[in-house]
Amino acid sequence: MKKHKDLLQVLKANNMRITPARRFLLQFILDSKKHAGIKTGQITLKSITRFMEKILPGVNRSSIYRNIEAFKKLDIIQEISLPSGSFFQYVFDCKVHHFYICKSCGKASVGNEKLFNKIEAALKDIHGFAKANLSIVFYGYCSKCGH
Amino acid sequence: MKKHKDLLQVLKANNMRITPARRFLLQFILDSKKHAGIKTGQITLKSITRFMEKILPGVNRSSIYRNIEAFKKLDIIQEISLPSGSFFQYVFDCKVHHFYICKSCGKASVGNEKLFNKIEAALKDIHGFAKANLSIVFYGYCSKCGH
DNA sequence: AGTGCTATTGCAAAATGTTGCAATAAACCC
DNA sequence: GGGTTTATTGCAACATTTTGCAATAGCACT
Ligand SMILES: [Mn+2]
Ligand SMILES: [Mn+2]
Ligand SMILES: [Zn+2]
Ligand SMILES: [Zn+2]
Repeated sequence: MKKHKDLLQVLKANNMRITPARRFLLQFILDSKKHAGIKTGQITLKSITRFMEKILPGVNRSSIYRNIEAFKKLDIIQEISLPSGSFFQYVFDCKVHHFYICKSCGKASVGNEKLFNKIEAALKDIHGFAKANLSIVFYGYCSKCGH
Repeated sequence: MKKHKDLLQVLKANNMRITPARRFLLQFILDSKKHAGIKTGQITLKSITRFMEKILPGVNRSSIYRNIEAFKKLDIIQEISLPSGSFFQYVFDCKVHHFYICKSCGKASVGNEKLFNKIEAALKDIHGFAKANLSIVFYGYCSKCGH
């Protein structure tokens, strides 16, 4: 798990300036597990905006959006998109993510870890996909709704 | 592959009225493979809007959005969401979808069918996920960008 | 065909995202 | 600290999406 300082270095290494908005956004991302009301590792745009407007009153919405995009490009966070909306994850968590979304009832559940590891290995073999930070989203029908 | 008539029955069975906007939207979904400029089975919001405004001049945008949502709920179409945007698929196509999204370069590619079938089988065993209309999105690093 | 019920639409306002540009301020050198 | 460079911000205009509500129209029943 990287520290705040390390991430600031990532910015510098990419010719990006360290502004208050970016400091706080990094802090929020790193602390996201501690915040109440946020599912482990899942950062929503709403939660970011709430935090930023509180800690930096008057911050412009476009700056928030642009910094989120910038952090995505730097691979500090990744965006996971689901039909119900999207959220962000801190990439250096190195936590694998593996969702099942039922197309009928919409229920999202976390997958079986053993199966995930198998798929991960097969993916690397066949497609050359690197193992780190792989995320998978399955869309199907759960046993309750299944055809 | 269902026909237009069958889908109208789906609407009726769900206490929904058959309006011109819905007729045409259904038609567009069923015909989407024939339309030029649309990748097989991938219907975008833009393509829907273009079609609807042409065939039903003056149709309100909110009606288009609401009917798309309604058809999703009826499971006539499904929305596939990627960080770069989302698109819709006609569910009764029963075509499986299987994407690789590189988190670094953003490239999306279609997966190996054999591997997909294996995963599909395993998913059914372990999670009770039904085989029909399964879609998978993998987020990782391609061999070019991989760590 | 006419009537009643209510799902659907259009409309207007609000909310949410995006973009070009000029003012600002972070970073670096002296 | 003062001066220079230019990445970043705020702002305003625009585009897209969502929402409440009143008018409309699909449909069932006579
Ligand atoms: Mn949506
Ligand atoms: Mn976006
Ligand atoms: Zn379900
Ligand atoms: Zn790549």
